[in-house]
Amino acid sequence: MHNNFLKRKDGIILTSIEIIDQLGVQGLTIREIASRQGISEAAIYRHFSNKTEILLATIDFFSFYDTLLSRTIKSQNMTAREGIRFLIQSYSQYYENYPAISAVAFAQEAFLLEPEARQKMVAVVDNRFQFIKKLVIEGQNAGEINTNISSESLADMIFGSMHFITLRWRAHNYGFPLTEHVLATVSSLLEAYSPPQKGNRVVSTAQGNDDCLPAKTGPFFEKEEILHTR
Amino acid sequence: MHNNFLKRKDGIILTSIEIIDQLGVQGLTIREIASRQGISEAAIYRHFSNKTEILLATIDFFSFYDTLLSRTIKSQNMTAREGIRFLIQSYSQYYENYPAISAVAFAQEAFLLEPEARQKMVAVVDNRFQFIKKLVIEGQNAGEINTNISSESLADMIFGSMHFITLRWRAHNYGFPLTEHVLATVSSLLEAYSPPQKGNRVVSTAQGNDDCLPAKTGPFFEKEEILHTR
Amino acid sequence: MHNNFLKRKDGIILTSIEIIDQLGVQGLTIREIASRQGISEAAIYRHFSNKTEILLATIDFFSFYDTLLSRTIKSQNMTAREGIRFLIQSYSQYYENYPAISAVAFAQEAFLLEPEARQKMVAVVDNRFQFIKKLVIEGQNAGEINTNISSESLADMIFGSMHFITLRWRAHNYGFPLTEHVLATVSSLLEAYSPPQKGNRVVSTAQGNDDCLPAKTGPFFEKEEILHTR
Amino acid sequence: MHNNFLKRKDGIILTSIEIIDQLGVQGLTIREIASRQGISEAAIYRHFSNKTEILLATIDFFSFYDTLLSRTIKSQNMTAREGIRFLIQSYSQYYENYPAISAVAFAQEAFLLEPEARQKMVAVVDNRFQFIKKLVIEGQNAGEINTNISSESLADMIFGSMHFITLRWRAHNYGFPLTEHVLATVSSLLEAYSPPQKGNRVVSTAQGNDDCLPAKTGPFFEKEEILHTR
DNA sequence: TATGAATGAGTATTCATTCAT
DNA sequence: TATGAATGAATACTCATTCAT
Repeated sequence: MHNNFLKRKDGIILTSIEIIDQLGVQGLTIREIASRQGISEAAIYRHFSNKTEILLATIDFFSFYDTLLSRTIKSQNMTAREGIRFLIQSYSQYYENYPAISAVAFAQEAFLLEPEARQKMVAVVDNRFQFIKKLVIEGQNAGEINTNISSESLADMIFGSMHFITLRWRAHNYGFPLTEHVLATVSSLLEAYSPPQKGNRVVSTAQGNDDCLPAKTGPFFEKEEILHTR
Repeated sequence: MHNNFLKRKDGIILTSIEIIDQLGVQGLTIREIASRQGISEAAIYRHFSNKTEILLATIDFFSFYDTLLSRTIKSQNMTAREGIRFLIQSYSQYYENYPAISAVAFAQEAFLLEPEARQKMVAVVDNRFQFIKKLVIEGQNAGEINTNISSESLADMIFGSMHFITLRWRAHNYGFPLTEHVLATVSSLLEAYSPPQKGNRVVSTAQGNDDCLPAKTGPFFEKEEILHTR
Repeated sequence: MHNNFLKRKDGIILTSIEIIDQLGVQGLTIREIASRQGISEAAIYRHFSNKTEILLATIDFFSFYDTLLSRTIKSQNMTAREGIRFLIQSYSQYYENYPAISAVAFAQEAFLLEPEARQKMVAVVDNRFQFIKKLVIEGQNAGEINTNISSESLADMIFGSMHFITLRWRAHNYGFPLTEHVLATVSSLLEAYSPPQKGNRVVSTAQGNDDCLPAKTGPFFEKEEILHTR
Repeated sequence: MHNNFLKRKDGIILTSIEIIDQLGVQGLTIREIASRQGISEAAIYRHFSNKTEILLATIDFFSFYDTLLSRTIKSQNMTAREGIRFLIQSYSQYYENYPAISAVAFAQEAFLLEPEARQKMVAVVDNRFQFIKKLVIEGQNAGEINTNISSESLADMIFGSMHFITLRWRAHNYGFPLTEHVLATVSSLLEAYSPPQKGNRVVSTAQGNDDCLPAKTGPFFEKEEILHTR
């Protein structure tokens, strides 16, 4: 029973993500959630006291691995460039394995009528951006990344590329391999902004560097396990 | 009279943009438009036969200068790099001069319940993206842009950076000069991906190259005129 | 059309009074009003922006003649005792002619969840009470009323008697002549508290003193006209 | 266990009174009771089979001392006037000691949607009124009370004054000593309606006659005991 | 041309009550 | 004995749209 309760609460969140993916935030109604969960609308309120709580829980779910990812990067002693590639790959694979969740990434502006949710979503995006920027700064300090670009600009390029490729990927109905595209693009960026002395402007094929990732022990695989338990 | 009718129609679109900016697509209701225009809800239907038409007209307004921009680039015989910078600067200035309109750029996912509008918005974004990609290809053919990066990837970087910086600019309440940031970032990108042999043109001060723009004849001044006629 | 609108708005208030009378404040729902008015629930919102507004308008209607009554008493140069009897008779006849409206007088405690309405209702009751108290004081100053009773106590007796008799009248389904009972009781009170020198303790039959009322020109008859136009 | 069960049942009633006092009958919901009792909503149904039963039990609680009071008056061989004063003082002190319970006295009209409860409440009020009326008649027969006033009118004055002063006391947030006010007013009434020949007993200082009350054996002390067992 | 009045379907949320555990 | 989960009907209110005037 207690287990069932957890499942129902989780189920509501997963259903909400599915709806946001298919119908947008506008389509996320209590009626739609209830109908997809096969319960009454009133039953939803046993698990969440209002719709905003569902929205907030959905954003929490969306950003659940963020702390884990940053902790992993630190604990694995990755270089800045490894860290950035790891982050970017993790997000892309997350989306590719669970395409619906990527819809949440673009809901920010749709939350304008739900200030709490909007603020939370803005914070999540900003947090991710700041983390990449921090890695860029570390990379510049460590001599891995060229210093004639502002950390903010490079972070904008990296995050912006990933964000926009994901947007196109969604618009094209997941019609190309997201992780491959994103990783190739970001790898190229990192290569382009590697310091001059180190044989610059040679843009390696992005796939080649995959071995810099902490393969099977990475948080992504943990997440996978959790995601498939539904 | 006839003139007033046209002005009212324009007014409805401008008001819609204002609402999308302030309340999101969810907040765009006939009542809200009517109330801000100081007319009855029924009166809206004199000018648009339904809400979807308003959305489509809003997207049309949002992308009104796209053809003009591409025509200008061609007619002014700009190089690919000049064209890209011109485009990027034009959009950024457009947003900076009329911040509310930038909200439309992020409405794509909010249009999921309005398939026609969504499709149109996707087409607008894809069209802009393809145009940049085309310029990149031309630049690569002309030897202005390095060929060891796929045109798509570079277009993703350019467009993605602009898009994401604009998102951050909105989230931070227009708290930094958008055009400056975007132009600096894109200029850096173009520099980083300039061919090795020619690679000494330093564009780190983004403003410096402004003279490559077709000054007063640019689309922005036209837009300005239109924007002030309301 | 404009006339119709007024009628509908009035109709909603009169219907609300009818519902409060029959089902209590708890039974006053938008659905019930709409159903009795033969229109949709949404149509109600063309005339009142929310339920609280309906409640406030109902209280306004309930207390509409209060100012008129006090003005009449002044302009007709009534003595305090005449004024009190006039007031008491006016209210009683108002209720007797339009029994449903008397329900509003007892709604005060039912408005606890509608603080605005409650406050307004408390103010109306207090205002009526204070007016009677003022008349008592004037009567005491003019030597018409005994001074060995506090004005507040006598006002409590007068208002409380009327209020309670009306409550009993309602509970007994209007099974006795309200005005007659109230007027007899209040007349007796005034007699009992008339100064000693003036032949005290003779409780006249209440009806006998009716001629002290400004017969047909009184506000009650004006009200009657209005009430019957629906 | 069994004791706890009884306490819980009492607790539900006391909580219901508290809610009726604070939120009105409209605010009395199973959820609110359960939440204030710190138990589940379903648990309420262990003690009462539906909400109406709770209302009926609350009215029972409200009128619990009525029989006791009438029995006391008889067994103590009080005169009619003593009896009336005793009654009035008992009710006032009951309310003053336990202000929340006074809310129930005004719930009559709020029970319109609960015919059973309404009927019961009307009966309680009528019963109290009839008892006072009976005492008035006895007083008139015994020559303690003037006979030129109808017993009903005097009962209306007495009960109405108490009722209305209590209403004002509630509206003014218990801002004056209820018993004092009520007793002064009723004493004055009894004095005013004392027979002419005997009419010199001055009762203007209401407190002075307190010794006519059956001090410690009065129902209030019993009530107090019960009230403190929760 | 513009609008007041209307509506049916839908919005989030609350209600008293039931029932398996 | 107590509760978590559920529900159907109701709550106030909003939506885009229509239509007679």
